[in-house]
Amino acid sequence: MDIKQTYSISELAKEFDVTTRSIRFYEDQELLRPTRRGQTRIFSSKDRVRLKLILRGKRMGFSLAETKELFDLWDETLSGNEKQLLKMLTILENKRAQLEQQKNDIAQAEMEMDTAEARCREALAELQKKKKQQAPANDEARQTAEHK
Amino acid sequence: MDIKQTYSISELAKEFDVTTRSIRFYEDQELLRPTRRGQTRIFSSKDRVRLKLILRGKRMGFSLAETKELFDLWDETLSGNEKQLLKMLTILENKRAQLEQQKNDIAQAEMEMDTAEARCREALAELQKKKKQQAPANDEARQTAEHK
DNA sequence: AAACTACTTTACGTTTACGTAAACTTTATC
DNA sequence: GATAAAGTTTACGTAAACGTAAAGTAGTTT
Repeated sequence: MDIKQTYSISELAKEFDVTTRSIRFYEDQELLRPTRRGQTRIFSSKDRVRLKLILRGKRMGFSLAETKELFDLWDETLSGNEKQLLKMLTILENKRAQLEQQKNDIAQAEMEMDTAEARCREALAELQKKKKQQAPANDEARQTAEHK
Repeated sequence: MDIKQTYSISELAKEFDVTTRSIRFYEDQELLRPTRRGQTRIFSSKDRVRLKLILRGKRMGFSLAETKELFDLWDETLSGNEKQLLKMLTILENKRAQLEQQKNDIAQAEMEMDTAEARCREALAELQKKKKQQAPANDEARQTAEHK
């Protein structure tokens, strides 16, 4: 077997760089459902996947409530009737639209960063030019000073 | 002139589908800097651009504080010395890395949605098959009913 | 002039996503 | 068997991003 079957709370915390507090909070909000040995939580690899999804959701701007909704819906869907399945399909459509929006946003942001960077470099070039005019003999000294 | 030079708070609120409360809050947090005629706020087209950026930032999971930081930094940069310019360049690098991460996240999400959708469709096909076995003569009626 | 509409400030309330502290139990280690 | 290390519950605190109510002003329509 390549992957472990169970995980402790601190293992997961370390792997995904979150606090144990966060993980317990996610359980409290019913996004994770670890079993117990005594009091101690035992996380399955399914929980591990879910944690990964939670964090990705966060990076994509999803709230925990939204993520939970998706989890619940998917659970229902698996054991689901036709209505559930169709509902899931329309929800998937909506999410796809959201992703498209995000891709557009990112593309826009990238373009603006391109022009921002260009302006920065122009301004830097301007400064360099002025410096050279002021002290044209001091070229080497300046360049090494910049690299410290 | 194609674009208006100034905007009222409700104009912007309507255009971008946010509440006036939000806009005032953004001003309070110093992300927008409308001028005044008496008490009434007058927003410039620069403010309008900023509002657009704020909202895009939100969709991309940025906090208002992060966005404000970028605004401030950019303002400093424009009138900036060399140090500011270099700082901005490294920050741009970081943001690019963030965007890469987001693109990866989106690509992953899209793949998972593909498999999720496929499973849904399989499950649906299964259900259809069972239905046919139960009532094989009722085919036409079912298909039209589905399209309502 | 009265009423309506859009705008304003002040200020308290709410939700989300945890942080942090306190006090306790269980498990591993020397 | 003491002690540290990791885990637990309970509970109060907090920052962010507004919502919402109250009460007032400024212009404009009837």
